[in-house]
Formats: sequence, C-alpha cells, structure tokens
Amino acid sequence: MVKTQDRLTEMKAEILTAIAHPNRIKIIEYLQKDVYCNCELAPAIGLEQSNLSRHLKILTHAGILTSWKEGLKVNFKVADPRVFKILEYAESLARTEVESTLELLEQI
Amino acid sequence: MVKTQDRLTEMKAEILTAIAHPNRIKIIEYLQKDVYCNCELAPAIGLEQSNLSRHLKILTHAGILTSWKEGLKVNFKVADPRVFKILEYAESLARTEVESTLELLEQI
DNA sequence: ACGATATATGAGTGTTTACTCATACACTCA
DNA sequence: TGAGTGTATGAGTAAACACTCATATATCGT
Repeated sequence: MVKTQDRLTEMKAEILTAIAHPNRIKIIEYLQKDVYCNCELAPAIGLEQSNLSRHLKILTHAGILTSWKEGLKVNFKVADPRVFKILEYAESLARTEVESTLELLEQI
Repeated sequence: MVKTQDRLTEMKAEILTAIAHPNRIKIIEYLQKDVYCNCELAPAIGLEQSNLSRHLKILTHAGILTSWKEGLKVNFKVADPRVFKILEYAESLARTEVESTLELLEQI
C-alpha cells in the first residue's frame, strides 16, 4: 500500500510544518513551563492577539496543543511531550551548525 | 541576551521547515539506506528533475544533507543521524493521532 | 440587561512556496 | 572537440502563509 505510506509521510509533514515557525516554537517552549491562555501568551511572546490565536489554532489542529475553556479564557497545554524531543533535536542540530561555522572561522 | 535566543529559535525553525515537506521527508528517508545522486533519486521518489534539485538544495542549505561531486553526478547523504530522530518522533506522533481517531470511531 | 474582557474570524495585503518548462552549465569520453 | 549525460537555474504561475485591522461572538460580574 503505497497510498498509506504516503498518507503517513503527509501527516509527518503536517506535524513538522505546524512546529516549524519561530513564533510557534516560542509558544510550545513557553507552554513547557505551565498551562497558559491566549491572553497570557500574547504579551509573553509578543504577538498581536489575533495572530497568536491563529498560531494556537494551527498547533491545536495539528494535535500539538490541547485546549479547554475556563470561563472567558481558553487554556492551552502541550498535548504530548514528544514534541519537546523534536525541538531538542532541532536545537542540538542548530547548535552543531553554529559550532562548525565557528570552527571554519578559526581556520582562517 | 534575548537576541541570541531568538536567533536559535529561528535556526530551529529553519531546520524544521527544511524537513517539513512530504517530498523532502521522502528524500531524507530514502537516503537513510544509502548515498544517492539526483538522477537516482528522481525516479525513486517520482519527482521532476529540476524540482528535486531544488528540494535537495533546500535540504543541503539547511545542513541536513551533504553533497559532493563524483564526475557528472552529485551525491547526497544525510549529514547527521539526529534528523532521523526528528522524523521518528514525528512518525510516532502521527501514529498516535491515527490511533486516537480510531478510538473515537469505535465509541460510536 | 449592560459593560468589560477574552477569543475567533472575515477581509485585505505582501511574501514565500512548490511546481513546471526551457535553457544554461559542467563534466565525460569517444 | 563535439555529442551525450547530469545538474542548476531563470521565468512564470498558482496556492499557501503570516500578518494586521476591524468586528463578531462568548462569557463574566454587577
């Protein structure tokens, strides 16, 4: 079944696409500490309310965040800690890149 | 230093953005087996030559693939196995999503 | 019921992306 | 050196994305 394999590949791409934006990475990492609502995240991350709301929707739709209402507010938390693993590996790759750039500079 | 932290976040986003495309995921996973050139990958993955070339450029530029010339051909390999870890976590998240969807269906 | 607060969404905009076709460039070998 | 092969890239296009402003919707306390 090539079709099923393709669907899985698409789903992986959807999950990674949802994560792969600076503002959404900030959101996920901020939510590592605790549970927060839109109104608390907006000033913390420095995003305009409607823009943040859309980023949160993208993350929730991708299954990366879960949300629930609490009065006026909508709270968000990271649905699965494996997301942090992805970010950890991305960070360690980024750091390796910086290091090898520095090594190249030292050779001059 | 907020600026440095932001740059790191951007780099993480760049790395994940480079990975987060179905065709590029296929390329990376195909290269898990062995080293291949553009001309071998094109039929294997089913991409038009110039399109594949651009995807390979994106992956190489992001530091995910390394390439070297061998006569006419340009060979590619995955630069760092941590990329596979990212894809493994993405896959396991995708599978979890499928499972929870199935569970919801069973409740009907 | 009313004003205040939190969130979602329609509409508009500028930018980026993926893709294709055609063509240029790089290299090999006969 | 010229034909053949592999790769890169310019140009054009359609779709997706991120963002903002204005506004709608939902909920709370008084």
